[in-house]
Amino acid sequence: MRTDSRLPRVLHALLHLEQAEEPLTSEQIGKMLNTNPSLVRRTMAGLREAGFVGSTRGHGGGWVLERPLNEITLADVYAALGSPELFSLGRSGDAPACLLERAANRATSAALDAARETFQAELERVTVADLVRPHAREIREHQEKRTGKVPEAGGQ
Amino acid sequence: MRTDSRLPRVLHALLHLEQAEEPLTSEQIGKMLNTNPSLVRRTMAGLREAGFVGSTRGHGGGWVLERPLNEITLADVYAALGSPELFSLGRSGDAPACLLERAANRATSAALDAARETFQAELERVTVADLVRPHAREIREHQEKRTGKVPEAGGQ
DNA sequence: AAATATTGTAACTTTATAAGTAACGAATGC
DNA sequence: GCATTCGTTACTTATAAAGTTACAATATTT
Repeated sequence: MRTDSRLPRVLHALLHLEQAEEPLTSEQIGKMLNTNPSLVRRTMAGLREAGFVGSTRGHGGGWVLERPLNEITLADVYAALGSPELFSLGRSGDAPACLLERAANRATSAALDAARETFQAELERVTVADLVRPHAREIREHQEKRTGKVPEAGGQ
Repeated sequence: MRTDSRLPRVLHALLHLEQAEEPLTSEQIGKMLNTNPSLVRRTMAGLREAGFVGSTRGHGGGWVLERPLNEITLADVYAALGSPELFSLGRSGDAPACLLERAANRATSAALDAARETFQAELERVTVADLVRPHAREIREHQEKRTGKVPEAGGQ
């Protein structure tokens, strides 16, 4: 299939929404993402259900941010998209009878699971707001290291 | 596309090859992997080029191991397959003009790169022989921790 | 030498899934 | 009423691995 580019795309869209004064239509967002309005509506639907954005119909309608970007982690966005399959690699079968096949699957899964955890942890460490404030992440992590806790969202 | 199952499949095949007294034909391996001989030949070709297995034609021919499994890491096998694409996720474009899109891509790539490193490290830590000797890996790692170095392959 | 077994390789079809596209009803604002 | 915009469904396209078919090349057996 085509490479799944939904995550970077909606991140891109969120960053534009933050800068917008008025609702952006699917048409406008589609131009920013080099795609068409229908796909934008489909892809943004999950973010709406998660409460990160809102949409209104009719004249003057479109998409708006419902929550500040520093309250939304990349992990939140990924989850809102339905946590799409990360890997193009997989095991050979679900519950094979052959012990050797099971051993091969186990090893493959172990490596993939470890990679998935790293991916997830990386997504959790970063808010969408961090993407356009390159120094903000380091500052926040330094804070966490000192206090030993994750600061409340919204504080900056 | 279909999920890429080449890695677990060739691992499975290698484990069977180790147990075999005589060359295994693509036909036989195909039955073990629930696939057909032609696909086996195609998939094993990389392992042959890497010198991990050998193949001979004609009556009595087939596939044999050329190196002991404790000298072959999962990373070696993955590389011999041509290091197939790990992720079904990707960025939205290669070098977009929009700064926000670049930021979105950068963040996506960072998480993927971190995950890929974890995956690669995990593959490097494990030899194919480890798959069927569940305790061997822990023993070897303990050894590495004590001596601070990776033991020569072949020593067990 | 002929028959048989087996790999090597090329060409083609199938499958799965996101992207892309088109269409239209529903809701909203002018 | 009319134009705008989303919500949703249905359909087509693109991509890459799996799966399949076919056959030349090579090796063994008789």
